[in-house]
Amino acid sequence: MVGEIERHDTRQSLLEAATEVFVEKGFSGARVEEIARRAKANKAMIYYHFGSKEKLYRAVLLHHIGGLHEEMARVAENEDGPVARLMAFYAGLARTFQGRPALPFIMFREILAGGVHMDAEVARALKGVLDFVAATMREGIEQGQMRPVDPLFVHLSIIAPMMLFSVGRPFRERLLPVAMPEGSMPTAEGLFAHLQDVLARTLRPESVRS
Amino acid sequence: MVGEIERHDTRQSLLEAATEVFVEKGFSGARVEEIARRAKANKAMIYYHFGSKEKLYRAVLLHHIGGLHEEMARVAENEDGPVARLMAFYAGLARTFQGRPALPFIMFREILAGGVHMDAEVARALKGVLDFVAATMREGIEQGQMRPVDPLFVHLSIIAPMMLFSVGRPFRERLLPVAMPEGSMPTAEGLFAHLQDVLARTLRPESVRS
Amino acid sequence: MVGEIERHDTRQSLLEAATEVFVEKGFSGARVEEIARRAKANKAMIYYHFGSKEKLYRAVLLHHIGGLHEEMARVAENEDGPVARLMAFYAGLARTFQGRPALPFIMFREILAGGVHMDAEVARALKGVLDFVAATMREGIEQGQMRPVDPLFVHLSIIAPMMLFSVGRPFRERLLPVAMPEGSMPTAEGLFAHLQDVLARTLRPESVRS
Amino acid sequence: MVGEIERHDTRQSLLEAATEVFVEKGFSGARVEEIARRAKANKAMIYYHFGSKEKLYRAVLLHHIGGLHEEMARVAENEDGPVARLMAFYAGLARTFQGRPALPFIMFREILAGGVHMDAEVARALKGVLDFVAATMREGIEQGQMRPVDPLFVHLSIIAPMMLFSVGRPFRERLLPVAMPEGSMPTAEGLFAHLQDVLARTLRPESVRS
DNA sequence: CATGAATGAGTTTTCATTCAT
DNA sequence: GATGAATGAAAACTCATTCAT
Repeated sequence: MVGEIERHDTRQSLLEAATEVFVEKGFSGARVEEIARRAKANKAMIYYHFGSKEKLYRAVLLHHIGGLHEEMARVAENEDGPVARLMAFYAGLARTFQGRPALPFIMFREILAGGVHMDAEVARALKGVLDFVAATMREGIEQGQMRPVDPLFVHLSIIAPMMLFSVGRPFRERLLPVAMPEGSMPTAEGLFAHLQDVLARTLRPESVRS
Repeated sequence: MVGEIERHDTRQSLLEAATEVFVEKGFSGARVEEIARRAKANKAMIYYHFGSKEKLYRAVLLHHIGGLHEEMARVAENEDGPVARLMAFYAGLARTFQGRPALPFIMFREILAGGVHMDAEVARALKGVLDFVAATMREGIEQGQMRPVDPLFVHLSIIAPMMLFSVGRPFRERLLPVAMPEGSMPTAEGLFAHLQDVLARTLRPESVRS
Repeated sequence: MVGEIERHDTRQSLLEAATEVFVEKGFSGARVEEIARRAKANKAMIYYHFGSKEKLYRAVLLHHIGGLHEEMARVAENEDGPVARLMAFYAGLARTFQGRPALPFIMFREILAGGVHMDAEVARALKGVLDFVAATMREGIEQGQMRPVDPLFVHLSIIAPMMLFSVGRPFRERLLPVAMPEGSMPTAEGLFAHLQDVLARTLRPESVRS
Repeated sequence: MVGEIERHDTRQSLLEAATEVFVEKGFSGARVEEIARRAKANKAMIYYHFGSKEKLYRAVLLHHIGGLHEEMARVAENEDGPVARLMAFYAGLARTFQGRPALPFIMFREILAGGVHMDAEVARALKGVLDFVAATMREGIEQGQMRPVDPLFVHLSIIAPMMLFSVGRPFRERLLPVAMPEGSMPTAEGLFAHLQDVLARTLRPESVRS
């Protein structure tokens, strides 16, 4: 999805600029003219290459969410056992968020908009993520390696903090400078370690203790 | 903050209509004309009472976030011990999110926008929330009733899933009908119970086990 | 016209504030709301007392231009001879401009607008001024004390510089500080002395020399 | 400044239409929509080419006042002696006012507004005019060909009547038809001849008489 | 493919005026 | 008389989209 051989052509620049602007301003806040300007392209090129502002937005969506779950599942597939697989899956997701910071913004904005811009392909990709978690947990629970907890809740417990942390950087930098002056700025890695710990504690079967 | 004796009818209706529309469409997606229509008021009244679309938005922000942490802290204050106090605090927050579903939308939108619309007053209210958590945890840790974990991470682990769940309803309803047709639609209460459990496991001092 | 016993009532304050604002901004640039604010009165009072923005403007016009030429003519009437009478007339005008700086602004604005706001009464007042000059000059010419020159031109030669100088103060103060830093800021008195001199030279019959 | 080879049709038409409308109605009385209509252009073109109503107004100012004093000075430069040069200068100005009747309107309006719309460039152009007069008079006085009088006063004595006469046409036509029915409608040429005479009398050194 | 200009339907904002009390 | 709120029509300005070259 991202790793294509990027000839730095107009279409590509537009996609990148559009990602930036949509991330910063959202769909209705974004201005076609600004996207063109940032891409150093002519406004009309957007219509030539994508047809409309909306289609450009969908292209950005697809570009970022498109192959997501295949990528994640591939990362996890050769781990041993459901617990390790789940951990690896989320580790992959964490890495993806690090490497592509636009992703959580785009997903949040889409969620807030109620998913109105998502076409079948993107929806399928997202559902794939949840399905993977659900399937892996079913397996883990059956094998007695996980407590039976709702996979959606588990997923939310991991993914929501990660995304919010990632997306909240500008917000924190603007509003918390006074809040935490001792310097120990929290990091995404720190958060993920914490979440891994929480996940382990959440899934650990009680029986183990007795 | 919300429940005041409402006498200024128009102003109040505008604030309510604005909340609705900003929640549904975001700042730039919202139409001043629609807000007026829903409030059954004249468009110009928005300018008479608030000055501009932007100032109206800020008024909405203040209206919803303004007294938030005092409200929460009050709820928690007569609980016994830091752990119970923290639980009560988040329970209060959960209840607030239930009773005022606009709140998480508004907060998310603001976070995504990098907090550009927040004035000092609103920022202070938000910081108050974090400060309460940090102070309570410091106490709990000192008294040996909590493991030493980063309060921001703890806070994120609770609040992010709650908010995302709440905000994600339209999204889920649009995209997951196929995903979970077996009926067991997850509820906010279910999620909060799960998070409480997770929080307990997260904070429980290790020493207990030995 | 101005010298009524001024009970500082609302109507009066409105008239004064209106004069100020119309002078500064012109008719269409003036805001009813600003006039009310400066008069420390309620906007609706303008409609109660004057009926409309336009009628308020006309009231201002009448208030300032209304009795003008009677005032001037009275000043001049007991001078001896047409030349002295003309001089006295313009001296009176100069004094009026000094004492009521709004007047030249209002007249200029009205001239620029083509006189669209002038009703019969105001028009008559203005015509009275010209008539006085013409009559006086006719007399002076007949008596051989003045050269035969067009009274409109004479009038323009005196009144235009005076008015422009008066009206131009804000303009000069904004744009000429660099132009004349040597301090010798020109004064209205200086200008009038100059114009008197010019007028004398203009009217002086040639025959005198031979 | 005006006579360039006009290729940018729309921009140019807008400038011309704007001149007309601003002259007739003033800045706040002018309607963007009317300007567009007269220019047979789309309203949005004003914003495309100029950015705002105010910037359009400034463009009009610059367009008309911009190169003014260079133009005048050029006209005067090959006259012989300061007196002739000054006369030629004002004759040029008189011709300019005839040929571009919008100019005195625009200048008056700007003066009344206190010069708030003038940017450095336009201000410099205006100052250039005064500087030329002052320099020429300094020379004339030194050479004993002129009486020592304040150049600002001299300038006002010429320019104010000319401008007021020019600007006052609609006013006169509306209000003086009763005043001077004998037909001898005064002309700009007549006025200028009168002013030239006045100027000569004003500047003529006294010594000549003895 | 690329560009600068153009378009039309909005969208926000303003403002004189009126109303209820 | 006086006030704060309300109104409707218009004004300035915006923006996605299209066009001619």
